[in-house]
Amino acid sequence: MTALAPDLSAHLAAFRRGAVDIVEARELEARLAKALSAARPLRIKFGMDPSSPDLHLGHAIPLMKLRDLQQLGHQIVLIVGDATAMVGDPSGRNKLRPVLSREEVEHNLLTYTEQAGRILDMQRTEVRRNSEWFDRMRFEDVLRLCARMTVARMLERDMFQKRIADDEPIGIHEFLYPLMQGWDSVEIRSDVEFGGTDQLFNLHAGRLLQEQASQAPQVLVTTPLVNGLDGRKMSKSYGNAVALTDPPREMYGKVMSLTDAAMPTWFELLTRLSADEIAALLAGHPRAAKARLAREITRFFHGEGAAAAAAEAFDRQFAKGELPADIPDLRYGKEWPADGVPLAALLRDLGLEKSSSDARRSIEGGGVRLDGAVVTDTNHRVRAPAQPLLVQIGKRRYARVVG
RNA sequence: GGGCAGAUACCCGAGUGGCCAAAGGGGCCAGACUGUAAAUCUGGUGGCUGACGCCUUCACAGGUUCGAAUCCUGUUCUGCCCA
Repeated sequence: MTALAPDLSAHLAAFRRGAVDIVEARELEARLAKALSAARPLRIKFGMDPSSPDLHLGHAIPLMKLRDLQQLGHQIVLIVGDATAMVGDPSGRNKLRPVLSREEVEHNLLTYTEQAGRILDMQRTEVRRNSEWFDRMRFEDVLRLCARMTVARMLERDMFQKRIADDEPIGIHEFLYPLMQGWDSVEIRSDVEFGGTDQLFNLHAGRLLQEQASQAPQVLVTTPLVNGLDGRKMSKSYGNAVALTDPPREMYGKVMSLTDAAMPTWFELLTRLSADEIAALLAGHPRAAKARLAREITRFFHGEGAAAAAAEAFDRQFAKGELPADIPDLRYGKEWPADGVPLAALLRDLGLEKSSSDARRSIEGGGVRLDGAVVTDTNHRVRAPAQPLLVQIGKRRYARVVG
């Protein structure tokens, strides 16, 4: 166990950076002071939903804060919501999630902890599954838990209000979700819980239940829901997310396509540059600032070498308009007919387009180039190439057909 | 338990017997302009086909009709009201 850093203000700063809200800030200070004098690290809880295996930068925000705190000596407790996931958490507004099997949860748990390990030191992180206690509960215990919350309070939530207004369904089991999350806090005796701003209610449930269990109520720290590349909430299903597992080039490129308005937030939350450095960057040309942002983020996940290479490749391809350095070779899997293959069919068969109709649309839209020349005839016959044939679709898809 | 309303393509949503592969918007793809930014403009957006065209879609299963997303019956799901 690492000793707690002695400087109270360092702890406070780490808690505050990028936090939207701290409930209650005074409680936090008091607890920190106590923790420091007793040399007892705070137990900081963070919940993960094992229903989606891939983490993106939205998840990285709280994880990076947790990392800072971990380095200051605090104990991170990662809660795996396997019990909640087995119930099927429908909090995505109007869609019931498919109920996950044990195997899926186990699998997601592995990928999640692996990916979280790119940010946190998992050796020093306590990972707990909430099935540990929920599987032990009897119906009687569940009822007791339910009795601690009122319907009126539950319905105050914006999300429910909105659903009621929209005549959308609300399942009774959804009322259980915050109670379960809150009970997790009781079980692990958390001092602080982190969550996105959308989690505020669930976080409060922890305070409520802890008080009733005669524990000091946990401090709540909310972090912003970072928007995706297009300004909407970052979500894999919107296709606007930067995954932690994205390779360096892709990660760099995605950040470069970020909307300017999001830069200040991203700098603050996803880099550890100082406020002064950030202000200076933002005062300059937005493109330069964004390049730095992309560089910082890529470096964090992939290291300096990969980040530098990604930046170089990006500039070559997009700033200078040159071809990317490493274009994948593709082989047409079938026998080449003597009179060639229609272009649309070729693109589909190479896996560059998902259907020949799609390919046709790209071609007709003027987005397809062969050896640099735009081809708009969908039936253009491509013969077995003697030299590798350069295929370009749009700005991003490149391939060399080698035979 | 009773009454009423609804289920449309990735999302929202129009369509109430043929002109519907289905308006419009969002998203997405491609093009112009750029800083792979924003804003704007243009085209496209079920599948197959060189093409004429063919095939599959409007919750599910049947039925009426020359013809159904549209009418009828049943089923499932959802909301509202009453009890």
